[in-house]
Amino acid sequence: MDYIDLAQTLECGQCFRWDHQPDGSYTGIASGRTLRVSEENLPDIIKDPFWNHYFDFDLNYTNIRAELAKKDPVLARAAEYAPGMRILNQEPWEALCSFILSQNNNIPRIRGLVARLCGEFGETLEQGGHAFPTPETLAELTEADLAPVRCGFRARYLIDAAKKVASGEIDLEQVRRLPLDEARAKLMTIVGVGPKVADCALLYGLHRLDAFPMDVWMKRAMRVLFPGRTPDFFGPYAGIAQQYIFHYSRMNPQLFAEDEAAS
DNA sequence: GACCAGGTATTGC
DNA sequence: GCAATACATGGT
Repeated sequence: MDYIDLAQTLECGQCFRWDHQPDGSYTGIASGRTLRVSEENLPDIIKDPFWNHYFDFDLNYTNIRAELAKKDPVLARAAEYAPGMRILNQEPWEALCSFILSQNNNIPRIRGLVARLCGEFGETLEQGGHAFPTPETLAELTEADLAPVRCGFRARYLIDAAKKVASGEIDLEQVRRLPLDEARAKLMTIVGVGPKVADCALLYGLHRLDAFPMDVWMKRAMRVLFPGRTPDFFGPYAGIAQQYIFHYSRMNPQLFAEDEAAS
């Protein structure tokens, strides 16, 4: 059976609500469900249809890696660096908000912002912890209400996103089915959502595997590792290729030492 | 204290 | 169009 590596999947920068426990397991919350997952209990976990889908067991990554590997030897190396990485099926609204909060920010702090947002405004769960707050809840808030989250200038972006989603002006499930450029354009009507955040919401929230978020790491990786290439070179699974390349680049910054000096 | 962080909006040419 | 700059906050 096609497998998953939890560390590669949960710590590759696509999600912000999973905590690595001392015993090696991960605890997290998705769609209001809490979970403790480890390599040991994973076979049981994925018998549950919700988690099976969440961890993307509908898709055969072995085949996709093989297809991507044929396109370029460097991509093949990046894919083999994290062969157990998968693109989660996160809640679309949560992914959108998470990546709005990600801008001009670092991953540890993004995790803190998301945790405080949930703690302050998310429904308290019976099993402990908090769900991600709904768009309806956030739409009622002011920037001052969001002060405890300490997300700075991103507060008004979050509120604008909440208003557009809660009102139905943006229907994320409808966006999921649009052609890629139309989907991006729709998301970019939200204040504070540019091309990169839109692509992250599409790839990580709406499971649009053709979306290819271009952050500073990816721009550098494309320049150095794939000169002359554009995202469409990677084909319909460009988003998965992006995630292999992103992770590979972050784990191997020495690849770009010369490029840094040059630029 | 400067500099940076999975960017974006705004401004000026 | 495209380059420069501000933007809140916290860590190094």
